[in-house]
Formats: sequence, C-alpha cells, structure tokens
Amino acid sequence: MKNISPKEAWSSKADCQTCALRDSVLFSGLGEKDFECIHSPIDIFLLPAGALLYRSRDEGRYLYTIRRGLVKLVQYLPDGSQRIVRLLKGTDVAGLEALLDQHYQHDAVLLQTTEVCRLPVGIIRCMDQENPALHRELMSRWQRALTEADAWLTELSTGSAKQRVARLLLRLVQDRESSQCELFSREDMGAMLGLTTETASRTIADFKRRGLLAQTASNQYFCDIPNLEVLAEG
Amino acid sequence: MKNISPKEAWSSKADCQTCALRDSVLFSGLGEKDFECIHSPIDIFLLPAGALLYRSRDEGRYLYTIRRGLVKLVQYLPDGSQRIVRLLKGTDVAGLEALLDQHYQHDAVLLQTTEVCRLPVGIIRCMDQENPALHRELMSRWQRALTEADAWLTELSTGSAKQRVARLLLRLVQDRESSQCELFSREDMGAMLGLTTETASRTIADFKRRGLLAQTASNQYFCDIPNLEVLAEG
DNA sequence: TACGCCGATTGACAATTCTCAATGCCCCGA
DNA sequence: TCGGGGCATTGAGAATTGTCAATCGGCGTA
Repeated sequence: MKNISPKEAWSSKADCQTCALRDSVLFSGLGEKDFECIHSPIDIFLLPAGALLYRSRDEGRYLYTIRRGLVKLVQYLPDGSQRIVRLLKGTDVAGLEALLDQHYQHDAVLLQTTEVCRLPVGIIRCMDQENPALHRELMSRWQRALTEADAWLTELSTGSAKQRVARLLLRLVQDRESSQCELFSREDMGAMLGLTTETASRTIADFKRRGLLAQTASNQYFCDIPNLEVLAEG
Repeated sequence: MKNISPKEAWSSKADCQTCALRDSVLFSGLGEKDFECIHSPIDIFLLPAGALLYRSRDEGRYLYTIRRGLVKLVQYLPDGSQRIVRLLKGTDVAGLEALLDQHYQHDAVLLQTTEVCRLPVGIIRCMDQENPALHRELMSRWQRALTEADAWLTELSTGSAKQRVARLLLRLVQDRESSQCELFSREDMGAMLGLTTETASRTIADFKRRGLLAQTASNQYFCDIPNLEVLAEG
C-alpha cells in the first residue's frame, strides 16, 4: 500500500466467515475449520482512485480480493510506454502470482474508489493444502485471467481503432443491466487498445457525433449497442 | 485428434514413471502411489505439422503435454480473421481449461512435427486431489501461460511493425544456445503480431536487406541480436 | 471572480500500414 | 522437363494512425 496517506485510506478488520461477499469470492467453498488458517484478522482497505495496490517487481506477499471498484494492471516497455493488460472488478482477485513466490508482474492502479481485502499468501497456502474447493477456485481464477488476456489479444489488439474502441465499449456494457457505462481517460483507453491518446480521443469524439455514444451524466454514457456491434465486426 | 490419417500419425503407450521428460513436466513431483490414478496407459502421439490437436469449443477431455515440437493456439474474430495468442513448445501443457470442465478456447494447431502425451482429465483430477506437488505445478503452468499472454500484449501488440517483428525474433532466439532460429510463415507472423501478412513480409525482407537476419539454411536464420534490440526498444 | 492546471479535442502534416494486384520463387507431381 | 500450387516479395495508391502543437473547457484554488 503505497502513496496513500492515512487520511485518504481507510482500513478495518474483516470477519471472513460472516462476509457478505463470501459466496462469490475465493473462500466460497470453505468450511469452519479451514478458517483456522487465519491466525490474525484480515485487513480491509478502502482506497481512492489513483492509489497503487502494488508495484511491478515488488515481492508478492498478499493476494487482494476486490470487493468493489476497478483496478488496472499495467506493464511497461523499456521505452517507458505503458500497456494496460487487464482490468479487475468486484469479486476478482489480484496478485495470484504471489502464491508462487513470485514478484508482482504489474503495477496495480485503482481507477475508482476501491475496497479490497488483503490476504497474506501464507493463509491461502495453508488453506490450499487442505481444501479441494479452494484449489478449484484458484484454478478457476487463473483460467479466468487467462481467458481475459486472450480476449484482449483478439478483441482489443486487432483491427482498426474504430473496431477496438467499439469492442471495448461493448465489453463495458455487457453483463450490465442498462446500456450505460463509465468511460476511462483517453490515455487509459489508448493503453488498453494499443493506440495513442489522440486516436482514442478522436474515435470517441467521432462516436459521440454519430450518436453511438450519448452522455447522460458526468462521465456516464449511453451506448448504441446494435450499431456498435456492426462497427466492431465490420 | 482430427484430420490425421493413420499413416500420418503415430501413437504408442507411455510409461510415465520411466519417462525421460518426467522431471520437467507435470508429473515431476509425484510419488509411486500417485501413479495409481493411471488405470490405463497414456497415449503418446507423433503428429505432423498442420495437424489439429483440438478445436475451439470442443469438449475438453484431455490435457496434452508437448514432448517436442511447436503448437499455436488460435482464436477467431467474427469476421473470420485469426489471431495467434500463444505458442507452446517442449514441456509446455496445452488445454488446461479442460481441468475446469470447460470447452477448449482455441484451435491448437501444430507448426512442426510434434510429439504429445494425451492425458485424460480424470487422471489429472485424481492425482490433484492427493498431491500438493501437482497442485503447485498446475498453478505454475497457469501462471506461465498468463505471463506469456501478458508479454504478447505488451511486447508483440504494441509499437510499430518493425518493433513487433524485432521483439518476436528476439523471443525466438532467447533461451537458445545460438542466435539461430526458424521463422514462421508470414501469415502466422502477422497473426501473432496483429499485422497483415504483407507488412510482416515487408518487415522481414527489410531486416534481411539490412543484415539483421541472415539465412543460414532452409528456413534457418541468424539474428543480429544487438541491433534487433536497438530496433525493438527504439 | 480570475487564474492555472489538466485532460479532451482538434488541426495539419508526416509516417506507417493496409489493400489489391502482380510477380517471383521453389518444390512437387505428371 | 514442364506445369501448377503455395508462399514470399514487391509495387502503387488509399486509408489509417501517429506526431506535434494549439485550443478548448471544466474545476479547484488563490
């Protein structure tokens, strides 16, 4: 937890057994005795947008369960340019590589106010030794990350700028009740799509003019899904 | 195993306990009693370049250990264009998603003559229940695939065509004794780098003219690593 | 309220990449 | 030896995207 002054971050202790999210997160399949691995309380942090959850190459001591909010995983090229390789949202897990005694492979930066549980790797390893459900859950998390990475390669890194932006927008509104979504900064969009900030901006501005995107509130946009789909595939 | 006529493919039965590769593959940490999960012999296949190991959306019944050779994992976009998202080589594992009862997520196509062990998921699940070393090995495999996918996003899908091709070449010669490597078809290179076949061809031809690549034998090329590195980062 | 900062947008032009087409090259079978 | 067939290469022009710079607009602070 870096660059966060005490008055910006807020933390408390979690009781995993009574957690409201327990059924949708890592500990969903655990029984009472599995919780014996938890010798000290687990910290919950509430962090503001812009905060850094962990930094690339840092020693991986914790996994993080995202309770709510949005996190970007960023990698850098030698020339300093950055690429966002994945987004994590509520119920996702960040820092799985820590389980393998590895250093973190990305910068994990919050895009929104985000609440996380910080899980020491020792606890997860302890539980993992005894509990098949956790094994399965972990494998499932890894596979989910991999599926996501592959989708970014095929959908978000292939085709014209218009296609990529359209596919990104469609991803943002899918599995969501309405056709509303919140947009990222143009710089982040560029880093997700392998485009420059200017191209991302021009494309979004063009979509707005064509009515494919309509602003409904501060940074809230309505997406014309059918026409975006035509663009995405064309 | 599809599209392979008997006279092209060759198969035999494996004895995993005496396998020459055992220390570098999935079963490295297993003891004698773990092999009790193997009720019937495991098939080894020798398959020619172009063969299809499995197809996207097929039910995932097997994992494959690549003993030697090279496999591409391909995904398709609605418009029919293809993207290669990963390469697997000796000691890598293909089809991990089968462990989670999922369908395969890619076409797995052989780029070279390839020898594989075909492991029924039931066997792996059986062993996984009892053996912590296999758990760890599986997690490690997933993490390796994820690291690879992220690297493709950051290194091979970002920057100019010259940079991407240079980075691909550097990947091909790294962790290899000499600076020699075998090139892919221009179409495959394009599908790995998010470029058209023509752009891949032009870039490779340009590298040859500039002496960054020198043909030493049929499809064997010598890479001028230092200058490629300059190009890759520039 | 005025100022300054930061991000979004836009313009103009250069550079890159795509598209479509033609040509060259190599290997294999008739 | 002579034709294909498949892949690599090359050309020419269009389209897209990057680059560099200026402008705009909102928002918080002095």
